[in-house]
Amino acid sequence: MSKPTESELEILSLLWEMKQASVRQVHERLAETKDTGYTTTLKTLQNMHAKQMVSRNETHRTHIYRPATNQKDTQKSLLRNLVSTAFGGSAQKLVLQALGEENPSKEELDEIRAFLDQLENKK
Amino acid sequence: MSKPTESELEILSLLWEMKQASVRQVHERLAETKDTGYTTTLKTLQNMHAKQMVSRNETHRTHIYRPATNQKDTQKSLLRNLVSTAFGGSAQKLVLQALGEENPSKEELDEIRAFLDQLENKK
DNA sequence: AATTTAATACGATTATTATCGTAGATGTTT
DNA sequence: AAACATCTACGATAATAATCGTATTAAATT
Repeated sequence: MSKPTESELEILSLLWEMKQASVRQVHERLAETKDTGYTTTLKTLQNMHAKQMVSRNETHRTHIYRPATNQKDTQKSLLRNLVSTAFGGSAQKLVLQALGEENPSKEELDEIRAFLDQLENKK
Repeated sequence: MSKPTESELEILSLLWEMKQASVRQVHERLAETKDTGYTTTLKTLQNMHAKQMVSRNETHRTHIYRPATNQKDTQKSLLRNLVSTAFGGSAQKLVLQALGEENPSKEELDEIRAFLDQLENKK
């Protein structure tokens, strides 16, 4: 499972959210935030397909793409990479930094606390 | 402040840790984990200098490099980028995912709890 | 059925990143 | 002082990523 490039990740994220979509649908979402041509989106999806990063249904003329890589696994490997390259290997530092940034609501804080308790009980 | 490339980030991380170092010193550390030539490390540091990502002392023949970008700020922007591209904009999800990965010690858990409390009190 | 619209395929080009070799200068050792 | 080692500078190349134009085919519209 190869690491997605920046552009690929943008598209992959959309697909995770949309579950499945045509090139046109992906492109329309992408174009909301990025100035880019249709064929560029198409080509990127084709590349992703070649890398088996997405699957597609070709029974109709308009191909329908789906993510082939699990979101969690991809997130995990990206996080691992970031931790090792930017946080000196300390996931703890990343967590604290992210929390400091996020300005979480009371509910979110409680959710994290619950998760911490759960982690502790596992031991 | 431009986003460091993968290679640049590896070197930048070393510099954050070493505070300051010659090309040779950086290279030796880098070569522990990566098979790469000396001049490649040199060139990358020169590029980083051109981008003002590092500063250097040129008074002696052997230049001494220092990080010019703050570690926190760089981490912040990398995190922000990862959150938006891979976590659908939810820092909360990133935090939970990172926690799940990390298998933190009791001490680390407590540290996070303390930080959560502190965040809450700020409100 | 002719025209227009909308899709894929695919090559070409450009931009960016990574890697390295070589030249020349400056120290160091013998 | 000659030989050797160790720097930096810098251009060249290779590898990777991003973007787009054009051709062709299929569907929809008139």
